[in-house]
Amino acid sequence: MPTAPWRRQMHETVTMPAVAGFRHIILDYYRAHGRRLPWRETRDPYAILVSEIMLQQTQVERVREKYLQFLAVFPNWRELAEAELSRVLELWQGLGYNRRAVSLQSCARAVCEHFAGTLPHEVAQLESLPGIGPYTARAVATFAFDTATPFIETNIRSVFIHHFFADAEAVRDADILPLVELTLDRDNPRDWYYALMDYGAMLKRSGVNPSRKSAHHVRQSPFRGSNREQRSLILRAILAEPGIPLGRLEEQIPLVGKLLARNLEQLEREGFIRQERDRFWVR
DNA sequence: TTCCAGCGGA
DNA sequence: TCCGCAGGAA
Repeated sequence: MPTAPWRRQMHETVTMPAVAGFRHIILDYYRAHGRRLPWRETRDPYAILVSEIMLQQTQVERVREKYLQFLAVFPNWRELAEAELSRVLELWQGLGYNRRAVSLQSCARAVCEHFAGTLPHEVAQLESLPGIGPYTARAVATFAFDTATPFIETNIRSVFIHHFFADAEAVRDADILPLVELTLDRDNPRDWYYALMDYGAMLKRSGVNPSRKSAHHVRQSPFRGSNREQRSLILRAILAEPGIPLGRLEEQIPLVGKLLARNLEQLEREGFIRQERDRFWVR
């Protein structure tokens, strides 16, 4: 088989020996330092999806414990689908991005109602479910169903930028994806992706985050004093006192009244809460 | 300060 | 393509 050159940038190529060398580096590291994580010990699509939703923009170490607690309370699609949202959100407190909890429950309901309690294997069908986007659909297809399909998340992005785009800047995912596809282990995609992610996590710990050279990299605005912080306070106040009247929210939430009203409307539209007269409940 | 196994709406 | 979304740890 000839060493087919792959276009990387206008003038650069990646040869098959280079692919083999890259794989060795990643797998050697994985054999020596691969992480043992609870969601890697299961093939249950439900448990794997729960982990992937929790891991969206949330560090592994913070998910570990929450993942086990969540599965202990909601062990399967049905239990989650039939739960009170307030119970789900209470368990979610501390993970952040509460919308993920709402959409995870919507997803469980959709799986029960439209897929007879079985998570579909097809990426396109997975992506049609609430809270499942391009990354999560392919990650679940890989980790639950052994599908070999290229995808990128922040650790993987770091690995490919570090290894193949050392001298580049503003690297686009569209330029990385062909390399992910080229180097993909089609016989064992699950372990290959675990290895990539562990290597990427190591790179971030050991130096400057290679993903800063991504064209898509954006710095986050501060949390303190943000609308996100205020939303979290509103939600926590309603969880603590179901049926809380507007007046008490106005006392508790350090917000200009108009912002409070806007956030309450928004939270209702997003399916977090409901209003009756001037009182508020989690939906 | 930085950013985390991203998603959804505009 | 851009922006908002939680909260915590280093």
